[in-house]
Amino acid sequence: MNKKRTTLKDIANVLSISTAAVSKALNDDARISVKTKKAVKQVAKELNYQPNHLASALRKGKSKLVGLIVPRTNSNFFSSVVENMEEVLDKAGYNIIITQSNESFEKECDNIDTLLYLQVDGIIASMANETVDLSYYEKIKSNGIPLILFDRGENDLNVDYVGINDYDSSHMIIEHLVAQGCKRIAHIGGYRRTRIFNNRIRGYIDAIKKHNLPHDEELLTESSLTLEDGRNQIEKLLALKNRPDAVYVASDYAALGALQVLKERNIKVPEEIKLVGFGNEPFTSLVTPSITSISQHSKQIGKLAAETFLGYVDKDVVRQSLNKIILDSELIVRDSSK
Amino acid sequence: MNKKRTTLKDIANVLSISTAAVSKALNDDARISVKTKKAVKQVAKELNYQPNHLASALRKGKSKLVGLIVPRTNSNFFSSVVENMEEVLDKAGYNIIITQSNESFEKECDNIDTLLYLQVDGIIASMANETVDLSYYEKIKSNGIPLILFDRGENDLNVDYVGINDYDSSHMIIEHLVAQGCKRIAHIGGYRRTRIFNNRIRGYIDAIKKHNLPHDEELLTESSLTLEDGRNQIEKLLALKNRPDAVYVASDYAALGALQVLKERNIKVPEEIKLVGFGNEPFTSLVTPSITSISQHSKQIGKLAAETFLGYVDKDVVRQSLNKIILDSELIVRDSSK
DNA sequence: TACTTTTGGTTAATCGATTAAACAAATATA
DNA sequence: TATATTTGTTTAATCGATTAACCAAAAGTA
Repeated sequence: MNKKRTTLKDIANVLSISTAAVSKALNDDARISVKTKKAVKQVAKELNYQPNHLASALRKGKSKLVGLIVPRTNSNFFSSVVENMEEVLDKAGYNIIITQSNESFEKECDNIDTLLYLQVDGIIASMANETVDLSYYEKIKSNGIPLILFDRGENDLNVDYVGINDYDSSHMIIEHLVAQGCKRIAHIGGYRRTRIFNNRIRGYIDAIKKHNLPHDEELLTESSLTLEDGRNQIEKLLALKNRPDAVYVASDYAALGALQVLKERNIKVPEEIKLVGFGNEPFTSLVTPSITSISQHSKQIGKLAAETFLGYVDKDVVRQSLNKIILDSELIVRDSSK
Repeated sequence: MNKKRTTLKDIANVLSISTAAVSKALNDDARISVKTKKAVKQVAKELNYQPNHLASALRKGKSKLVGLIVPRTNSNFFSSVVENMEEVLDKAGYNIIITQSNESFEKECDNIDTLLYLQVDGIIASMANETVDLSYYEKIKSNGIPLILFDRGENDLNVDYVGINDYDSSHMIIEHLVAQGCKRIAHIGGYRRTRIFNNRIRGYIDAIKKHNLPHDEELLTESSLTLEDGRNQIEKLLALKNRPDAVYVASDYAALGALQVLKERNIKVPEEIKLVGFGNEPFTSLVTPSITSISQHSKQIGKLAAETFLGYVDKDVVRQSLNKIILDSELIVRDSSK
């Protein structure tokens, strides 16, 4: 077993030239003759040469790595974001290091430290539910490393962001429900401290008011939006004297939990209560009844976040000012609301 | 904005000592006085020193990175595997680079190249469905880098492996279905070229024979086991003159597809046909009826794969011979089969 | 006192690739 | 012919941390 990797030196020795010449030949430097280039590439192939990334990264001061922080990889949204991000970054010669925060603030800080330690050239992140203190993110910026947030971002932090228009999404949902004849619409929302959930709540309230529908405090709840939260919150709504005739849930998982309870209680969806989720997770189309939801354009988000990053490091691209990209979302109407 | 990172030299300058002393102090070398260590650590903190990982990795010949290749991150199985792998590797000072093959052989090869290029200290992989040619994996071994396969592994490759006992899992499923009174059990399987699917098929056939049940060729099908495949294969089975009274599907996604068709056709599950999946994806408990499935002990698998890797690099651990770890699986009985 | 050992460092080489600067040879220009 | 320019390559420094080898001063020992 040949444990030692071939280096520039090995190639140089074979051809009796300097390592500098070899390096330049492999990088197609104009000052190296065609003949030498050919010979070098030939030998490189024969010896199965693989450049040592650590060495070149150290020398060039660029690791060609991009760090990614997501709450969890196991949602379709994030895995799709990653896939499309990869596609863009691959072409530019970057590799992605994926880390999961598991919705934990502490883990997120660890991840940031790890990524900085690995000398990544940039960080793209979607914040954990728990995250409120942003000083750790400041650390990234003070290191002079580009930071791009997506989906779960914080606008107050003076940083680039890619996401959908949550406020408008709420409006679309309410419009749709009103069109279906709903008069009393509840909202199972996330915590307001997270910007996207706050926007969804604001959108909900404004749209409700616009249509002169009742905006009772009891119709609006906040939680972490897990499946279990969905179950608990719908129970509360069902316990009301005056039940809602539609529920807009700010996450598909919580919407699923709500649906389970409704089915267990033999409350007909959509006949008695209409239900709308958020995120367009694959299972929304798989359960019975299928759940109406909002598509977040994960592909676009991944692509745009990656391109925004490249805007910082690509010399061909003129550095733009701060980027806040807000995409329009799309309402996917399914059985649960018609 | 202070773009330059603090280096050992900066600390050394402040204290008027050599960089070597600083390095040793930070690494708690015995030859450095307590006083100096304290001073160094103090200054390091003040200057917000972050070691340059590239430099130390280059020098030490170890990147402290472990490469991971999975078909896709968006299944609960894989994200859980990753989470537990991380936990073990974190403690040993390793970081994980996650790559997705998207079930493509070509992408998988790219991923291997990328990881080798990044000088990872080891690779842990679950192979893509497509992968048949294993020469690329040989490349890893010829580079002297530890390779550990999990779940989708190939036993012929002389390499460590962590997975569940697929053969026995099939037996458990058939035992269960027989106990429920099934007489004619079909199997929607994966392609035999993939070892785990071959084992599931073998287990199915042997268990069927053991119970003297009919083993018709028409009751056994092979496919990629996507949701769509599940739909197609169940259609075939329903078209038979002599329909099965139970179907064992080798993947939860395909099982879900089968369930959809059965519901569309108003065939009652489990009354008319009992259904069993494989993998225990979260949605199996969410759909109606909930789907009986096999739990693959993702936590254990992640943990053991990581530990197997550490067995190669950890000097404290005596290097074991080739490791093939086969875990027992667990049958989770739900509504679809009782 | 004279020699040995220990303590607490320093010096300099090294990991492998890149690159600014230098340089010899070939070619072009006046 | 003498000088300038171009071509193709070499030399040597560099990125930042680590470490083998060395060394001076302090402490211990006979």
